[in-house]
Amino acid sequence: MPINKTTISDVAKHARVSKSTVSQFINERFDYMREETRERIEKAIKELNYQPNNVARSLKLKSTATIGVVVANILHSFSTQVIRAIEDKLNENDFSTIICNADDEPAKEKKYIETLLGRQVDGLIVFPTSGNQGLYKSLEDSNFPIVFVDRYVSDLNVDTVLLDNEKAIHLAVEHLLNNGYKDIAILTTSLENAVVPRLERIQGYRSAMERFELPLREDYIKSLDLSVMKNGISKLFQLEKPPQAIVSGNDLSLMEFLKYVSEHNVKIGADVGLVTIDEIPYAGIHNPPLTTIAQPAFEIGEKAVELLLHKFDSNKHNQPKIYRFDPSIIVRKSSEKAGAKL
Amino acid sequence: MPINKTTISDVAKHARVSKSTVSQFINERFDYMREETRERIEKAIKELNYQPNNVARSLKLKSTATIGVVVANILHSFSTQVIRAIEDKLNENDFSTIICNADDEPAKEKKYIETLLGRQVDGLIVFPTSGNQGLYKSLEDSNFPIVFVDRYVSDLNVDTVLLDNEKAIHLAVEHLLNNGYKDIAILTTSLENAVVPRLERIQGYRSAMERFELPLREDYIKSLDLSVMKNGISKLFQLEKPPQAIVSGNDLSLMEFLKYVSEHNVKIGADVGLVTIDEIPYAGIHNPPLTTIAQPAFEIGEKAVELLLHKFDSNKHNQPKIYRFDPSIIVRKSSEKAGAKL
DNA sequence: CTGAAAGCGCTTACAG
DNA sequence: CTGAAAGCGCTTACAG
Repeated sequence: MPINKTTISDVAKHARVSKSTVSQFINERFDYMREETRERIEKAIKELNYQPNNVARSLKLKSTATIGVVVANILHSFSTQVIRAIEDKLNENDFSTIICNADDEPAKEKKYIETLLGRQVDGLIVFPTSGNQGLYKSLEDSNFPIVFVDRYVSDLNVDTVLLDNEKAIHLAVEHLLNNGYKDIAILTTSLENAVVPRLERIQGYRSAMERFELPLREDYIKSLDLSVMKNGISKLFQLEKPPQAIVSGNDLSLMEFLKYVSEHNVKIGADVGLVTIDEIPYAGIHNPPLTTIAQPAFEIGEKAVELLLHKFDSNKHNQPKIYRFDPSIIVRKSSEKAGAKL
Repeated sequence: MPINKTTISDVAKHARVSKSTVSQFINERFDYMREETRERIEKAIKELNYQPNNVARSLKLKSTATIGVVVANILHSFSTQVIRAIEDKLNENDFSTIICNADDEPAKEKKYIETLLGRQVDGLIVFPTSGNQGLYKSLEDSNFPIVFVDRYVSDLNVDTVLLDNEKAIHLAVEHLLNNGYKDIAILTTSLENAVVPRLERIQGYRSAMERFELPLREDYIKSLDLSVMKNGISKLFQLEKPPQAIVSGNDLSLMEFLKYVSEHNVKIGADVGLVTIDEIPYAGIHNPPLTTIAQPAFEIGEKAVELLLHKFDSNKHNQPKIYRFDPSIIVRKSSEKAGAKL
């Protein structure tokens, strides 16, 4: 029982013109339409409360004006922010968006991508899990419009938009050093699935140690599954020489760290400096406020849409590239030894 | 350039059967199909990497297996949680979801609903703004499947799922009283658009004052636009008799309150007790941890989907109702005078 | 300036 | 057990 079963034929009859002419009207091709005809059609549409059926239109035009977005894990606040930007930008361009959350499971991701293709989306923006090389490859081969976000997939030639992760870690380490913290550890979620940002952030940590001429201690690199992370943090602080500061690789590792700190009465800032990647919503109101390395989520989302829409534009087919965006640091109290006064 | 331009005709030719038979296969109607035919079709589908075009299917079947969700304001964490539940539940039932955010603007809401109808969604779940009575009414009249969430619309006969807001405030007030706070104020976002939960929460505050035999002070009721809220909070604390505790009506008012508190060095718990409606993600890691009144977001979303899907089921057309869900309190340190020790 | 006709890719009653 | 045909609601080249 749809709200409106009026079709273009009804309107045509009511206005005493042909379907073709009504279609011209709907698509605003008034070039050759008599004023009087136009008015009649307008009136008929109003009277019948007609609304065109977009499914029929899509079938004929072979375009749904819909983009599928498949996000590896929507729990990261960064993902949410990028998605908002993507939606806004797509909306501006009269595209609808269908969001799917793969929950970090390649099988789910695959199912979603196939469903979206079945629904004839015009393009895909994917935060890829790392488990569907074959599918990505076939999308690339068939020249289907696709853009990756947050993670690239090696051996693939697809437009990708992501953070300069190495720079992000260097920013964090440099800032902590400048604030008097020397022994710096990194904490991030599991590397099991070879997720690009995590890998690059660990790599960035290593190169930062070298660049700033600090000893590289493997026991300062904690890349753990969420379920065992608190335990790992515990071990970190039981080391003979516990770290003076922590770089948290993302919001999930941050959450675990904050829980640990709260339970063990550790004072962030005074006892241990903290910088975390990603500007989370509560960074400013946390006590003490958290120094973050912000990703330009809005720009990243916008760029992804831009790259995708570009593919629909005629023949200008650029060579796919990886686009790196610069992080920025938002300095608050958590990285200040005298900061946590509250 | 879709990934796969193979159609049912191609498969039919390849398998040397008719389109009808392929269609039977796709829809798993094997009743009268010879084993051998089935195998031939299966093979053809694999070889051609055929994927059915759902747009064509939808046109024929007059059903898109898609539900539109229009949320008044996605910035409320409660909305996000409910939406996740809705998506999960719909997914289980093989429906896709299209989410739209009305940004509290009735005009946007209207545009989205119309777009969704044009895209032939099978039903709508709406967190209604309060500005489209006419549209809601016409949806109701045309018997289009729709469920409201979080807010009801008066004079309308539509299934609605929402919190027992009065109970929520009573829980908060009672808890604060039990913990020794006497003068309790309520802080919430603007009532300008007559948004149901806010109205009911203010109303709940009034009835709580009566129930617990407390004097009702109008200057303890702060219902303000976000842009002037901090100022309003300031005024609250400059009163001759400032409140000892605050009930925050939602996560946005909470944010403003926490900012104020942080800037003015007020100690939550010791100086002013706090209970906030909605279980926000950082409640547990805030310093001090925040006592919240949780909405059963998951159940609310699930119920909304259930009610909607029920409408597709044959003839069992129940009379539309309002379903109220019970809040629960999650006690943490922000409502404890001796709590904020950290 | 407007209409008749074909076709987008499916599904489904019906005939055989 | 399988196929031919009609039709879902649009759009568009083409004819007039």
